Amino acid sequence: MKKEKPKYKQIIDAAVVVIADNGYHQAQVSKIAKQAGVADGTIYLYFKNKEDILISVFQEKMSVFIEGLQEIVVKEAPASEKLEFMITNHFSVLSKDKYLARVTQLELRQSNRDIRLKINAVLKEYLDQLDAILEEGVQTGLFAKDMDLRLARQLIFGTIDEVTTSWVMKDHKFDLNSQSSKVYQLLLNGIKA
Amino acid sequence: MKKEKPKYKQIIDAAVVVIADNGYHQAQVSKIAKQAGVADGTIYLYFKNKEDILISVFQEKMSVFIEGLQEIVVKEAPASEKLEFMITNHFSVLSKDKYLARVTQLELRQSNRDIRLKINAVLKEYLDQLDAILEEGVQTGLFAKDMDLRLARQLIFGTIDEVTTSWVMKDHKFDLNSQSSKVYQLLLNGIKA
Amino acid sequence: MKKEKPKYKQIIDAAVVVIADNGYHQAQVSKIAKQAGVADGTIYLYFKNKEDILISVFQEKMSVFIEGLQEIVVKEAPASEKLEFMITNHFSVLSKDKYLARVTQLELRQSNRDIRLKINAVLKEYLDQLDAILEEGVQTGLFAKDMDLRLARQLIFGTIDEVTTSWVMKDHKFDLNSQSSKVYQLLLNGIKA
Amino acid sequence: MKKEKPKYKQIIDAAVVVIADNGYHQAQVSKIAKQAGVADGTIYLYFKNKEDILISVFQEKMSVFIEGLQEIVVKEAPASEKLEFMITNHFSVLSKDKYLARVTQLELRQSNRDIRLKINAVLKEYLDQLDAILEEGVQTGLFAKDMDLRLARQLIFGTIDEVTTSWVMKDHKFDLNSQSSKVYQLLLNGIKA
DNA sequence: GATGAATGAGTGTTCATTCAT
DNA sequence: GATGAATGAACACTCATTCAT
Repeated sequence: MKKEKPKYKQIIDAAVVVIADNGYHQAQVSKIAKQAGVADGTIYLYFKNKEDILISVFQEKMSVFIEGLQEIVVKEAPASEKLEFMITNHFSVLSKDKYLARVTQLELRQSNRDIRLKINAVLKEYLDQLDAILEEGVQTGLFAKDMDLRLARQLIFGTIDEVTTSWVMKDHKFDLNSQSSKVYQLLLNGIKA
Repeated sequence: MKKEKPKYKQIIDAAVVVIADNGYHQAQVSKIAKQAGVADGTIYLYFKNKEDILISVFQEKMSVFIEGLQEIVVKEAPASEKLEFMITNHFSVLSKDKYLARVTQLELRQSNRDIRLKINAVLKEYLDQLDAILEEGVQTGLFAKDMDLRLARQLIFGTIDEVTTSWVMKDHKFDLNSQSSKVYQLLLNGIKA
Repeated sequence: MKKEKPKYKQIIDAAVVVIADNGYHQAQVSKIAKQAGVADGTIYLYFKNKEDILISVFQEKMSVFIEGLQEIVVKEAPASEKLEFMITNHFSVLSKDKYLARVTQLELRQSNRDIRLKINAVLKEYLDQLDAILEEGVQTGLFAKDMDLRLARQLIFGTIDEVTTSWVMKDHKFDLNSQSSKVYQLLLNGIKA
Repeated sequence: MKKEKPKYKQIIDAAVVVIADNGYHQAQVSKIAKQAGVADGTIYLYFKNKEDILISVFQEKMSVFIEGLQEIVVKEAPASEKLEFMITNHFSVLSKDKYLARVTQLELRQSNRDIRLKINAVLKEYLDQLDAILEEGVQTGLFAKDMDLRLARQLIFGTIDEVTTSWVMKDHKFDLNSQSSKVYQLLLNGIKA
């Protein structure tokens, strides 16, 4: 399996650094190869093309969120608490890796339609977990039972995303972690029973 | 004044169509010129360079939102109602011009840092109006007085943006206008006193 | 006759200024028109094309040299003295008009082969006068009778041209007029009987 | 070292041919690549940009002159003889490579200011060698001791350049090599003690 | 005669990808 | 597996010239 070979991860990590440092449009394959300490051609032994690198970066890095969220979902806890954990987890992961935050919030969004569609497919896994929490909350009577699930999802994800993007664009001028309880309150108000 | 000449608007409109149809990265100046029915060189009588076209597209089109919002802000009405009007207005404008919706929600976000910074400057005007509504709501006791203004703004804009983007990405499979009252309720719940 | 109309000279003079200030490759027709205070299209009522402007500039301005030299040639004076006058005249004319000097010594030489061929045709008139002096000098026994006429011409013109070009390239750091007697001595030594 | 790779020289030589055949302004990078038998992009593995090609052409080709002259300067011989060798060498090199002659005497002079400044820097090396000969001649009493060094240099270089340029412009209608002794005599007369 | 808006051909350079070694 | 030299398609922008007014 290619994904377990050391050079695979080496190239993924190099891509994150190069994109964060140079921006999406200045992240040439040759720069990534150099950063990874391999030859340009070697990249193509591990990835089909440049698009494949970018999508893989997203997949690999998103898995941290998704796994974090999965742990939360299976916990024994009220849905509202799971929602709070989710927000805290999201902000916490991005706070710790500012390179990653820049790459996912700003740079990868400059990619073309094809890549974005594939990125969205990855995101869907994350959103599905969120849906699970919301459904549970409705069933346990914690969240409004006439709540529009899709809209609630968009409320929560849109807000989290906007807060994070603002934080990145303003060069981390405020502390992201300290926002989570306030964000949770706002969102919970919106959807609670 | 160049902006009042017919060819200026002709080119702006052509750019929207070309970007919507081909995507940001495939919107060559020559395609825009052809769509506008002018020679390539004519573009440069009205715009400094390609970047200038893209920023102008955003400015010209955003002005519809901003003016619509401005009218709402100065109205004699409770802040909560203004908020509702704002959401309705936002969804209504984009519903009517699906080309524009695609361009602002998806394509222009692929632009490089410089262009995005200028686009953000235009967006700021919009967000400032939103802030005015929120401040008014806090003062009149309609919105929670301990509300974090920035967070409330991110809640509202993030949600609206996410709903709209989803609508565009899902090829307008749901009716955007019919979402506004539900979105309003969710958001109001979040911030009301 | 077009050449006597005021706008003709106006455009020629504008061209000299624009070329001297901006360099040959930055001397666009529109700049010349602006400097001349006429519309772009007006240029084409007086000149066939851009090439025609440049050649006309050279012709008009060279005529000062050629007329000055003609006066010298028909004088009653020994050929050696005529040679001295010629050098003095050449340096004096260019010293007085540094714009012209830059244009003829540096800028017009960047033109393409076609233009340069036509410029050379104008130069030929000048060189023919020089030949007349040289022939006279040989016949009157002042210059070596076995002198190669073409070579002598190249010696004299090449030296004058090199001195002038150096003077322009070094931003007139030395006084050109004060060189003439020394240059005359060097050249006379080369060709005298 | 890039300069020693075969493609480097291949491209330089191709540039000389293309410029000689098509003229400076019609020497596109793609033509040079085609003539060199490489892809357009390959040019940029060996040269920073087009300007770099042109300057390198001049540098590489001038080095033949400069090395030839250097050998002459260090010889055990009277300064007057060195001067003669220099002229003979100059004419001989250009006689042998008529492409090169056209390129250095006519085409490269059409380049813009930046390129010409860099070309002049290369020429300076050549003129410095000439100065060395002249100084030696003055010290050994062969050349006039009150001679103006700069003027003497301009006399010699201006004459050689004019003779060569005429020869190129007249399509090599006379034999350049056979001019050298006559040119030497004329110049020596000018500066001898 | 005079205008100036409109035209559109032409080109240096980048960079993802390949493939012989 | 690993390399990196070579490839070549693609595109924004300029500016001499025209021509309807």
